[in-house]
Amino acid sequence: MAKELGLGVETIRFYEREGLIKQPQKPQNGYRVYDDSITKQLQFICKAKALGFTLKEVASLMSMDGDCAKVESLGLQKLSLIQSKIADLQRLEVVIKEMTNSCRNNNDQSHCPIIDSLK
Amino acid sequence: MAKELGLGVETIRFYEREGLIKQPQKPQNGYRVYDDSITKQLQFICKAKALGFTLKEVASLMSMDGDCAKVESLGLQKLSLIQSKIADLQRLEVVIKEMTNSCRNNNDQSHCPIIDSLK
DNA sequence: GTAAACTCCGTAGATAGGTACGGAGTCAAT
DNA sequence: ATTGACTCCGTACCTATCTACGGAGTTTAC
Repeated sequence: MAKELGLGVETIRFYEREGLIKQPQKPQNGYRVYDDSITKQLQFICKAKALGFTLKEVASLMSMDGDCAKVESLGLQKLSLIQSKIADLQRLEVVIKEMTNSCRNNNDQSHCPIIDSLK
Repeated sequence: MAKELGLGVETIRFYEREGLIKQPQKPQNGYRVYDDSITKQLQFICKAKALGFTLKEVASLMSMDGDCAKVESLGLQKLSLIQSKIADLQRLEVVIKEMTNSCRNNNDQSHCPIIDSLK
């Protein structure tokens, strides 16, 4: 089951402890047996995680099933977070590009404009 | 000193423990006294951190003083990391935008296209 | 029938970057 | 001289998301 989803066994146990999925029924030998509904929950978690939702948010999403407005608002919130992260990183990109450029044009290898600009 | 830089006292002690700055001289009373060189190191750390370097990388940068080529290569590495993060986030942005749009156009509030698409 | 490979459980450790606590000493002001 | 605010130190704790360990039971393959 773990392999099927590309997760470690420990990871699934962890999700279980965190209440993201319910403990599956365990027959006489004590081993977990996963039914379809848990498999689907795990797939849901994987997909939501890939979209950048935290595990807590995933739990929220799962509990919001049936309230589209709430889900939308969480989505919009995540969207604006993503957009501001993008903006931050783009600003950073410019600065670092400039700095490495000034390194490239530097003749004196023993004296670095990046280090200088940080001082 | 901490306030001057917008850092907590504990944070500075933490940097000291991590070897980012050297322990300042302590006179008879045991209190740290920060000279100019440590102040500058701390400013260096703050600026580098703001550019997205990790503390380990900051330590590297400080030890690379005098080798511009190495610094440049660390900068380029950071640059490509930033660029790939931007690309990832932009892909995510598109997906989440689509999802929230489909929510907005959804009439049945009790049935959410986002949840559906994650299932 | 036995050895390898798997699962169980609870707990501890890793990562990064701090933050908080508690008891003791110290400094500045009144 | 006492109060309040500050520092010292070591250690533990925090967030988030796992990952690893150890000892025991189980299942499977030969």
